[in-house]
Parts: sequence; structure tokens; C-alpha cells
Amino acid sequence: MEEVKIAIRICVRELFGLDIAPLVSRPEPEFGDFASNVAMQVTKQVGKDPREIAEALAAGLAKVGYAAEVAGPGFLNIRLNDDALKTLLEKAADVPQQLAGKVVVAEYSDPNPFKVLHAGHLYTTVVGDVIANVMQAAGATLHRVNFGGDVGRHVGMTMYAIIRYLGGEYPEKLNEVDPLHRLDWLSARYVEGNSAFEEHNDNKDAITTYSKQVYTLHSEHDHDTPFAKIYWICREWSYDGFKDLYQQLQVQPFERFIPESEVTPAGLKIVQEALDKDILVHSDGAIVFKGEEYGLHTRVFMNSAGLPTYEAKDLGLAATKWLDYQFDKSFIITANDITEYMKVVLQVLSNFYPEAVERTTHLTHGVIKLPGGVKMSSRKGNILRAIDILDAAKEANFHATGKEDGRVVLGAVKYAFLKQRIGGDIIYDPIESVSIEGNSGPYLQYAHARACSIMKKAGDAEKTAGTDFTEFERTLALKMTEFPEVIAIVLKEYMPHHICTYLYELTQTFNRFYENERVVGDLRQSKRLALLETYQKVLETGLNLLGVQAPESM
RNA sequence: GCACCCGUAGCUCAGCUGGAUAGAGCGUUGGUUUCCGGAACCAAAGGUCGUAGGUUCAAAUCCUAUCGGGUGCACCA
Repeated sequence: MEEVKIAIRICVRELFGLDIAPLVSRPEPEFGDFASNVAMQVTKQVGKDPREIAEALAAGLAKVGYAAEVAGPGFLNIRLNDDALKTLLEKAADVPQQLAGKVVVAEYSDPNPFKVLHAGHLYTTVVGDVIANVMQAAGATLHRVNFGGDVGRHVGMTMYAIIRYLGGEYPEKLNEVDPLHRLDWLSARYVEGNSAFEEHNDNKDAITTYSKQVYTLHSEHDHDTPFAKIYWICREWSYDGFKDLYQQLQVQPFERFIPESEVTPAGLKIVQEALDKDILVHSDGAIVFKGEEYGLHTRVFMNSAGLPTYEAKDLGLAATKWLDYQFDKSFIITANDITEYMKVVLQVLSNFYPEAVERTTHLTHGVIKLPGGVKMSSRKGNILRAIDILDAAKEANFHATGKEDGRVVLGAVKYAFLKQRIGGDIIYDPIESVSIEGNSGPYLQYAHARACSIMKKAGDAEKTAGTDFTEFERTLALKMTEFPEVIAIVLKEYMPHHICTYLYELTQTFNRFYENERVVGDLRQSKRLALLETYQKVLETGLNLLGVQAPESM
């Protein structure tokens, strides 16, 4: 692709004296291997008919070994010769090293201690892991970090309900909680605390006091008072629960959990400096950013009770990431209701660390729903938990196959989330996700196992990459050379679903080839085995990037 | 009220730095197996790309308006 672009660019420069970056695409197979609309692009500047320009370019390209035809209103359709295709094929399973030497900070998942992991957390964890995987494969040094609110009002609420449940500040009574259900127990307390807060003003005051007490406990490094003991034990329970889930999901481990408490001091410092610079101002007892002049919302950084809000803490987080890692790129994945909020934080931050803001990308995702659409609210407790999704997939898989295969269940769930463009709401259908047919994780896993099986059958027979392809061989070969281009798009757009779309198309192309051409035992066995090997490698590389296991048999 | 996101086949979704007859899966209907894993392949039916204007040689893609759905708009995260 790049070679073709360069060749066209040189032709355009030599023939018309223009320096442009030509658009080259992979057209419908009937048109050729690559297509470009340069002729139409430059028609005004050149002042000639697009077809005439295209003809001239085709002649120019022929001189450097590219067979090009002119079609339609002036498209340039290019067909690679077999040697060029063979060369591309050698690099088909390679991830382009576009980020070699770059430092990337990836922030995703971001669950709050004292609350349950819901379906949205599962989603950002899976997608964030994949984006990070791809960047890492492209040569970047990755720092995977995970942020979470271990201070704040929700903690005050939960502490209130815990202490009420225990009948006082008796940390030893926590031993009575079933170790297997600590996270559920905590989230039940959170729900209770939340309703208590909404029910009565007295509760509200008590909860605010608890919230403050949690901040104090951090600033005084208190690990000894009964209140502090309860807090630290429960916070640890939360982190243990998170780690369990990540392990179950088989995602790359996080390098670091950054709790809000850790970045609060840094946040407060920036708030103070911003106040001095009049970036933030006092208003009704709170400290706010007046966003309207930037087309943004006005948001509170310190509330009138003197407590930092999420905004202040997030400033601290952003500063911490920047100062600790001096990243070249940074991405954050959150639910999309945070979009406007994040703009405000980044706007304030740009006054202090403009490079950090320029290098940061905020990605968002929508709500996860089940078919039928039950709405979720963690405050009321009727939420779709991460574990509910996994259980539903497990059940659907068992129902469909009569077997329990963790690889398939995990592959199904991850793929179901990954195959859609990040950003919108997702309707997760457990039955469809584990389906043995169609665009699903298990389908691709099966395709991989099948490829391995054929190779196994061939034993250690000779594999020699050849030229003079048959039509089906050539179509497959060409499709495989698209892989590095797909990865390049993912790196640019942060959109992992392109990998899914591509891998599915690839397996379809292979299946067509395989339906029509015999591999083992054919006169062309050696050439076809070489193609098969590349196919297996591309599929395996792609699935690995997606965090989906590529089984050799299933 | 203001802002942002979304609206493509019955369902779930690709395609959106404008380009060649709008694609896939599921579902529906019909077909293919002396042969390497049929979890496959082939074919048919199914679309005024929410609607209406505009820009352009060319619009699902860009602009404007409008309808419908979602989210956010000061002390939650």
C-alpha cells in the first residue's frame, strides 16, 4: 500500500509538478488490488479531464512495474505482479512498528473500590486491553494504569452502611463476612448507604462526616483506629476482587492502581494554583471553572463543604500520569456520559501541561444492554454486573454445545464486545456471542483450529512460497497482505473492531479457497501449505491482539 | 432551553479524511458432500442509508433545517 502510494506520488510530481498525498484503497476485487482516485483529486489543479490524467499516470506507473488500468470516471486500478505480492506476503503477519520507542499510558477499567464491577467495566477492560496490546505490538512501551475512587461520597455512604451493619466501629466483625462474597457484600452496603443518603437529612450529614473522615484518615496515614481498619480492610477486599476478575478475563495485568486518595494532594495543589491564576474562581462557597466562555459546562472542583470533587482528583491523576511517565501518547476510556466533563478537566489542565493534553485521547463507550433492554443503576443495585455477563455466556455456551470450554466462553464475550465500533451502546446477546455460526469469537477460534488441523495432517511436508497463483490462491494471498494495513488503521483511530471485521473477512476468504482448492495431496501442496501457514499466523496474531485464545484444536 | 452522540435490510451491525451496482452475520427460502474439521460453501428474497433542502463531476459519508432515541448541563463519580 505504502509502496503504491509512493509510486503514484512520484508520478504525479513528475507529470504534473504537484506534490500530493494520494488516496489509495483496497477496492472490490473485480477492479484490482489497489485503487486510487488521484486523477479526480487533481483534475482542477491540472485542468484536464480526469480520465486523461489517469491514462498518463497509468503509463507512468507501468514504467516502474505497476500494471494500472483506467476505469469509470477516472479511477486508477492497480494490479500487483506475483513477485510483489509474494514479497508483501512475507510481511503479512507483521505488526508495523509505528510506535517503536514511544511511551504510552493506557488508562481503562477504572472501577471504584466499595462498588461492584459492572458490565461497563468489563467492556472498557476488554477494549482497553486490546488497544494497549496493539500499541505494544507496534513497539510502544506501555504503562497500563487503573484509576479508582477510594475516597469520596460513595465511600462515605458505604462506610456509613458498613458501620451500621456491624453495629458500630468493630473491624473484627468483618471476619464474619463470607470470604467468597466480599464484593457482593460491599456493594450491598453501598446500595444501603445510597438509599440512606436519599431518605433522610440526618443520614446525609452523617455520611458527609464519614466522607471527610476518610480523607482525614489518608492525610494522617491512619491505619490503627477502628474506623481506619474497617476502611483499609474493605478497600483491600475490593482490589482483590478486581484482580480476580482481571485474571478470569485473561487480560494483561495493570502495572499500577492509582487510587484517588493518592492523587488528591496533587489535585488540590493544581486547584490552588489555578485559583491564584484566576482559572478557577470562588462561587457560592465552591471553587468552580466557568466553562461557558469555552463552550463548556461550569463545573465544581471543590464543593462548599471544602471537599475535592472528582474534577479536582482527576486533575491530580492527569498530572501524575504526565509527570511520572512523560508519555508520547495517552488514552483514557470511560463511559460516554463523561465526555463533557472530561473536556472541562482537560481545558483546566491545558493551562499547566499543554503537551499532556495534546497527547491525550479520550475514548468513550456506551451502555451495555441485554436483548430486551433492562436499564441499570448501581445506586439502586439492579445492575448488570461483569460477572453476570460471563455467567450468561457460560450458560449459553453450555446450552449450545453441552460442554464447558473457558476459552470459547471468554473468546465469545470479548469478541462480542470488540466487534462493534467503540462509542455506541451495545446490545450483548449471549446466545449470539457463543454461536457456532456467523461473526463470532468461537467461529474464528474454530477457523484457527481447523487451519492447525490441516497443517498437522500435512505433517512436515515441504512448504514453499510460490508465484503464479491460481485465482483462489491469489485472492487469499491478497487478503492476507491487508493485515498490517488494518493494524495501522487501528493505531490511528483507536478502533479495535477493524481487526474483528478483517479477521472475519479473512476466514471467509480462506473458507472459499479451501472449498474450491485441495491442499493436502494436491500437486500444488507445497505452495498451498505455505499460504496456509501464513493464514494461520495472521489469524493467530490477530486473535492474540484481541486477547482471544487461538486454540490448535477444540 | 442549550450542548454532544446516535438513527443504514425483520434483528444485530460494518461502511462515514465524499468516489465505481450500499455490505456482512443472524433469521427466511432453495441448493451443494466419492475429498484435507459441513462450526463449511453456493444462491434467492429483503434497503427512498430517519425526513427535507444545500455544496459537488460525485453524498450513507460534508453543511443547514427538521423528526425520533440517548446522554450531559454546579457542589455524585
